Amino acid sequence: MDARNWDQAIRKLGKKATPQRKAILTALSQQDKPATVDEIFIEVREHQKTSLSTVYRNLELLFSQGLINKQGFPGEKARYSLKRDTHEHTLVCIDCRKIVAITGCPLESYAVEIGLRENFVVLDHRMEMYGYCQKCSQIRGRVSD
Amino acid sequence: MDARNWDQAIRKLGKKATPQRKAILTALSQQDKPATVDEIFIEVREHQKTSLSTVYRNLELLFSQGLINKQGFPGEKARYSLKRDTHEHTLVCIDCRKIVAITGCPLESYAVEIGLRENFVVLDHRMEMYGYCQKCSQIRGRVSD
DNA sequence: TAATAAATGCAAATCATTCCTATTACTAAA
DNA sequence: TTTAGTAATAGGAATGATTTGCATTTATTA
Ligand SMILES: [Mn+2]
Ligand SMILES: [Mn+2]
Ligand SMILES: [Zn+2]
Ligand SMILES: [Zn+2]
Repeated sequence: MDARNWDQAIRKLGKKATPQRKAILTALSQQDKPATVDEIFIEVREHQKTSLSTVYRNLELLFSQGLINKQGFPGEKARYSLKRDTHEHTLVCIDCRKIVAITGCPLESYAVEIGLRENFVVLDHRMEMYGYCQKCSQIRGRVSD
Repeated sequence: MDARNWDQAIRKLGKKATPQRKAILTALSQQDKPATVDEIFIEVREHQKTSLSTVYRNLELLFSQGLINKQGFPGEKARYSLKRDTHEHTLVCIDCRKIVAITGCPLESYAVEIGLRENFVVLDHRMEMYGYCQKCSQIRGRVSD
């Protein structure tokens, strides 16, 4: 999705293409990793007058419309990122919170299969894996316990 | 882990085996799916005087000590479950919210594979599929575009 | 340009979770 | 068994992210 097309993308949802919305999408497109609401707010505010609640409202809107991802651990701030062409799964380090995107979906054929078996029209799915990144697993070593 | 052994399990952590802690583990062992803190609180309170903060503190303790799982997407309440050998995936109807448990995990070998490929120690994962249950897909028919 | 519904900004409200502190009760030692 | 010492609890207040209500502004469409 190209920056010049945010206007169109928003209208396609049947929503108004406000400068705030376009700025939010632009800010997201500049992030190289999922960002918190206040990080996004700070970036947007540099280019466009806005309020924190507007950022919250629109991130939630864009998420519910499927344009962006929302992820994070319970009790932690949510993180948002632009949805790239393919849907994305992640590996998350439970120590340092590093996130690694998994390329390729291991569930495509399974989604069809389980849909047939359980009489469900499966439209989407969500999957994340948790563990330790290389660095954190080295730091911990076999120390703990 | 057997219910009668909670006492020992807690002591093994170097912690005091209080009735509250034992009751929390018992409550978790009775849940068939990950439960929120207040669900656990309500159950525990039926058998043992306790406070919400005690439940919070101990769930966090048990989680950090590796006896239980903690999961949940941001914005949702955290959910805790006893660590068991198997875990569970679900199909969720986005219309009526019906939930169907999927038996069997389609990601077991993939978890190992991706861990090796990405240098991650993969410990756990979460996966849910979304769509329409049979009833709701019939009601909607092919209406939605 | 005018009509109108949608969106914004700001403040106040919510809600899960954490923190504080006086009191209680496990535990290990005597 | 009693006791001292310390960890844990109860309950209430505090916190911090997210949400909501409402008056005002703005994008859209004709
Ligand atoms: Mn910038
Ligand atoms: Mn019960
Ligand atoms: Zn890490
Ligand atoms: Zn349904």
